[in-house]
This record gives sequence, structure tokens and C-alpha cells, in this order.
Amino acid sequence: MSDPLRSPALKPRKKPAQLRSAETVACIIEAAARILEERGFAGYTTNAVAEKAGVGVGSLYQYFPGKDALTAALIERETAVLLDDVAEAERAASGAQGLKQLIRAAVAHQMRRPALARLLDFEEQRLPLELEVGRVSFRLEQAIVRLLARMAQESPADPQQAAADMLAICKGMVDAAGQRGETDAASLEGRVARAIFGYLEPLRPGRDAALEA
Amino acid sequence: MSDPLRSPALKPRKKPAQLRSAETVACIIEAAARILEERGFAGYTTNAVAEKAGVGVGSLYQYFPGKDALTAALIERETAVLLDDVAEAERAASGAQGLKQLIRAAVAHQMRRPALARLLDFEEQRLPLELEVGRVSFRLEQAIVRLLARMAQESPADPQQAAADMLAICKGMVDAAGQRGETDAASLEGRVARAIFGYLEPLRPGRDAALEA
DNA sequence: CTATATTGCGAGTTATTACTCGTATTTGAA
DNA sequence: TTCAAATACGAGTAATAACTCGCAATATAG
Repeated sequence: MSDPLRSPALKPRKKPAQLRSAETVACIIEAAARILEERGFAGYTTNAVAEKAGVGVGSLYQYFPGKDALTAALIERETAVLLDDVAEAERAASGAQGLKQLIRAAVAHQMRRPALARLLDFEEQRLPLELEVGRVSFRLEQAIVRLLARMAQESPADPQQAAADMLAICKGMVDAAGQRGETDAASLEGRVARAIFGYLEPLRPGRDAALEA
Repeated sequence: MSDPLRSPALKPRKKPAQLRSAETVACIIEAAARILEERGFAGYTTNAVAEKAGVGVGSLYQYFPGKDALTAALIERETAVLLDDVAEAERAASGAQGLKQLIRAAVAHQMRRPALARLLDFEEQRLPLELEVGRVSFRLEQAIVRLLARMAQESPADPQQAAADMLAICKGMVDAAGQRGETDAASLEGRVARAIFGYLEPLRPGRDAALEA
């Protein structure tokens, strides 16, 4: 409520017109999230977002240069927690444990607002890759690569590819679970872990005859 | 060229005005595919499709009641081969071998036109679930369920959920690979198989300590 | 060839949406 | 209180896209 950013023109000298109301901005972003969740891409219009936020369209365009910028801001907001958790996982645990924690973070992230996560995943790739945020997927991938490097055994030949595959497995499974309305994070985590560690496990003769066929 | 459907009003008695030019229809559907691949959803307009197909918009609307119907037709066309291959896999092989063949079919399907497959996957869920086609995903899932039932060992507790997970793993990995421009189907097949069979493999004590944590 | 029916067409209609701009309101300083 | 700067606003604009409709071209029948 007593947000310092709220009071405009605190120091008129420096930046006369760039001060933003953080509260209003957050409100608009959340409105965008709700619209996307409730109506999908089709209903995701700037007018609808402004109305849901309780502001005029003009205000929206005061804070965001265009619709894509709003979407980018939403992506950034949704992603921030995940990236923090990933950094924490990397710091706290190593090897398989770290991977496990990373899976937990990813599942939690996507379970929080499944529809939204899915739509934003899709949109992230379509957006003009602004150097600002730096692709979320890329950052996640690099975190996995670093974790893999710290796993003595079971380190795959091509860590970059392995990381991309693992990320794809995780995203695919969690998205699908979200669409089916699953809510049991623990169960989902376990299944994702099975797939990912199964993927990592080096082929052993006789482990599964079909794999050698 | 000498398509019997091409000559109109063969029997004016019965159906005076419902004969279609299969050739033109195919042309329009392929144009839709190309537009989607080249310009994504943003450029996917009926006018653009008609132009690429070399017909007037009017003709397009003679063959399809609306844009969604065109999209549905495209989905059906793209899916037909896959569903055939799946049926064939189910007929020819059982258990793990059948699963393996199914993975091969899915990978081949998505590798053929990666961008298109991805977009259509996405669109399939947004379309008003017309009872006509019957969700592709659903049919694939059922095929997997039947295959799982025929696997004596390693049959999971909840086959329906397992099938959904396996489908998600496959879709996720193949989509991601397509986006990265991968073209080596054999390598991708192997990796998908590792994840899926790893997922199926029952937990064994000591298989991976992290899994029990 | 003439008449009739079917198909092909694309300019135009209608609806929607991203975005602007002139005005009203609020804020803060003196 | 008064003034100026900053902010909020939403009706209006321009562009775009789905879809229609009346007419032209073509094919078939007699």
C-alpha cells in the first residue's frame, strides 16, 4: 500500500515521467493471466485485460508499449519463482538429488496454474526473442547441464541434448497432467522422476530386451 | 487427374449439389498446412490459404463451412497415417515390441513436418470437440492401454494414466526435437524409448537411490 | 446451339482488435 | 488555494480477417 513507487515525481529532476505505479502494473499483469486462463488466446485482448484490471486501455498502454510487452512481463513474473527455485536447487544439492529437487520445482511451478503455464510456454517461443529475459527454457537447460556435469556416474555423452530431452519430458508430462486436471503433485513428481532417471540410466544388456531391438 | 468425383452432376437425381472436387479440396488443405508451417497461427487466414491454393476464398467456403472445419480436415489428414501405423503396430507386435513400433510411428509422424505437427497438436485441443474425428490423442491412448494390457510383466497399476504419461513423454520430446531442427529419427527413437521404458520399469530397491528419497 | 445447372470467384460487408490522442482528473509544490 | 506536471481515461481510428453474395464461367442435357 505504501509503495514508494506509488508516489510519482519523487525526484522530478532525474526521471520526470517514467515512474510507474507498481500496484497498477501488477494488477494489469494479473488480469492478463486470468484472461488467458479463462478464455485462452482467443479472448486475450488488451481491452479485455484492461477491463478485468479495472483500468482504461490507455493506462495499459502507458505501462506497456504493446501487447507483446505485457505478455513478456507476465512470462517474467510467472517464471521468476521457478528460476529462483532452480538456482536454489543447484546451490543446495548436487547430482541426482539436485535433479530431483529441480523436478519438484518444475512440477510445482506448472501445477500452480496449469493452463497459464501451458499457454505461456507456447507463447514464449513465438515472441520476438528479446534479449532481455533470456529464454527461460535456455536457462533451465543450462542449469540441468551443470547438474549433470556434477553427477559422476550416469553422465550422458551429450549433456546439452540430454538436458533438452529431460526438460521436454518434464514439460510434456506436466502439461498433460495439468490438462487432465491432476492435482497430486507428489504422484506426478514420482512419475516424472521415473521417466527422467530412466532416460539417464545407461543401457544395460538385458535391462529391457526391446531396447536393443 | 481422372478422378470420378471431378465430374459433377454424374447423377443429378440424388445429390444435386454436394459433389466435391477432391483435387481442389486436397490442394486447399495442403495450402493450409504450408501457411501454418511458414507463418504460424498469426498468418493462418482463410484469404492466405485460398491464395496459396490458387483458388478464390469463395471456393474455400464452398468446401468448408468455416475456418475450423478446414483445420479439422487438416488434422484428420495429418493424423490418418499415424493412426494407421498405430493400428498396424498393434496388430503385428505385442508387448514391448509393439510399444517400440508405436514409438517409431509417432516419431516418424512428427519428424515429417515438425512445425505443423506441433501447431496441430495445440489446435486439436482448442477446437470444439466435434464428435466426428474423435480425439486423436484419445485413440492413441487407448491403443497404448491395449498394448500395456498385453505386457505380462511391467504392467503398471493404472494403465490409463501410464498411457497418458507415455504419450506426453513422446509428444514432449519429439516436439522439442523438431523445434531444435533434429533430423536423426533413429537417435530420437532411442532416447524416447529409454524414457518410456524407464518410466515403465518398476522401482527396484537400489536402482537409483534418488528415486526413493 | 440453347437452356439449365453447377462450380468458381473476389470485391465488399461486418465485426473485431491493437493502439492513439485529446481531455479530465489527480497529485504535489509553493 | 493555485498552478503545473503527471497520470488516467475511453471514445475513436485504422487495420485486419472471417465470411457473403451476386455474377461469370463452365459443363451437361436435350
